[in-house]
Amino acid sequence: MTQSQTETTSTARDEGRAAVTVALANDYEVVVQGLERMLAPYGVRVEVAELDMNMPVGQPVDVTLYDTFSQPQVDRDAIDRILASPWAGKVVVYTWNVQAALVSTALEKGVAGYLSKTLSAEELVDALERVHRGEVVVLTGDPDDEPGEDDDHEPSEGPTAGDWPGREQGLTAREAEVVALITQGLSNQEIAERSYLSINSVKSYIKAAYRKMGVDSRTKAVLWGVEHGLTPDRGRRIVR
Amino acid sequence: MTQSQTETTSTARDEGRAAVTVALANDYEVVVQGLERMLAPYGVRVEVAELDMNMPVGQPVDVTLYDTFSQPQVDRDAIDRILASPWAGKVVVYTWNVQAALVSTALEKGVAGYLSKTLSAEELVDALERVHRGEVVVLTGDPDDEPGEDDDHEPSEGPTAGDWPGREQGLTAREAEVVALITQGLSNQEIAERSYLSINSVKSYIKAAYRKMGVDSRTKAVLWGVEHGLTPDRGRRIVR
DNA sequence: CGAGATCCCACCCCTACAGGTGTGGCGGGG
DNA sequence: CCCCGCCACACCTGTAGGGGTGGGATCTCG
Repeated sequence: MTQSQTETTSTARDEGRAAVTVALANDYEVVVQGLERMLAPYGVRVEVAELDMNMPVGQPVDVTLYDTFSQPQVDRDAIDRILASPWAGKVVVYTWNVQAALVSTALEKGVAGYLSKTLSAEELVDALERVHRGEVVVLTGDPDDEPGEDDDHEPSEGPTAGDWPGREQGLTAREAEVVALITQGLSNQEIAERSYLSINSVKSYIKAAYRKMGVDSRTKAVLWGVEHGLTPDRGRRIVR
Repeated sequence: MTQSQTETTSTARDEGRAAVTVALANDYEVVVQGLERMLAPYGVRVEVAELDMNMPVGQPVDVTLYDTFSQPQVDRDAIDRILASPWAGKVVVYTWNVQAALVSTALEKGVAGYLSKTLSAEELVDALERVHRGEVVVLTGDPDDEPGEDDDHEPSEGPTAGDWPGREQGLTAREAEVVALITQGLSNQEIAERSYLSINSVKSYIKAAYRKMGVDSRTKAVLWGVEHGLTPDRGRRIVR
């Protein structure tokens, strides 16, 4: 009943407006597939056109959603390449790393949206639509975000969790990200820099992850990562 | 001309005697294939029946040749399992590790041949035939081996080198073995114990290998190993 | 023949990096 | 309240790795 009401409401609100076409970008198939599943219930508003793993956008889309799981943050040039693509449309960053410095770097580079992974799926869809309409949207999950704007924060519908490799094996998102970066060959210090964590935090995550993985050395962790999909994928899946 | 003379000689000597059937055992396909190629010119004397990677012998053979590249030595129980197989026939060890302690352990366990990898292909074939005839053969490459026996040490024919993963990339056999053990997740100390080298030798090999591989950390070395076939294989190839 | 290269093997000194043990704070949810 | 996830810290030990050295055996070439 509530479900059908939601559909009706959405349809009424978006009457005569085409769905936003979105490309999903991240190096791990599990991640982009998790995003796809998250957005699926909102198909009339947001249409996933393709999933890009380690590949540039392959067709013109309205928005490219860049998930930063185990990826360079916006202070590195990966985002520049997406921004430079004539097909990527508006570029939106979807991330745990909501530090102000990263936000401002992103905006300076021309990123049109900087969204925290704490958003619900509906909030994410709202934001994508707003970006498509020409707004610059920053939602870091901070209650002070967008002061004086849109206070109807009723409980949102839809899951808040995407997916990530290692999840089935019990790793939290952050643990998995750290393990993925290990599996990419990075040292602890490099991981700290890449993920905007302190070296101590990295070590803590490693410790916790190793316990769950049942390994006691980095070498074994890399092998575990290779076997459990923690190595980056490469490819493109055209949905539309 | 010399070639045809050799053939004629071999045929005359082995008249009326079937070829020795041999299973080749090692965890790396490249290694057992290298052995297969090494023995191929001697097909009328030694017939390779199957290649076993991480698998028990699958059919009755006269001799099983166990190559110790990146494998447990005879002081571990891997050899016990081969010896216990009703199909393995006589078990021969082919190795760089010719320490007296290992030789005596092997013989105590019932190994019928302990052969150094410095032997030529022809010497290897000779040894396999002798084992098949019921002899216990130890050839460590020491000039004092088998005193007073068979002094016609004319230059042997056939290559002395088998094959190993990483060879194409410029790694020596020992370097490759150490890298393979790293890629199996072993620590330096564990590698030293497994390969009967000092910890210092292990480090030296690692240093030299890393230079050739273009890596500077164990993590990257493992990834290199995974990409270049240094992870153990699994399977059986029936030739006969 | 001697020199040089290569491989196997070993060693030393030192620094860098990884990892174990333990601690604590904050926010959210049950 | 407890639990979990995210985040951070301190202290300490263990492991890894860089630079350098040298010996023995074998092979190739001048």
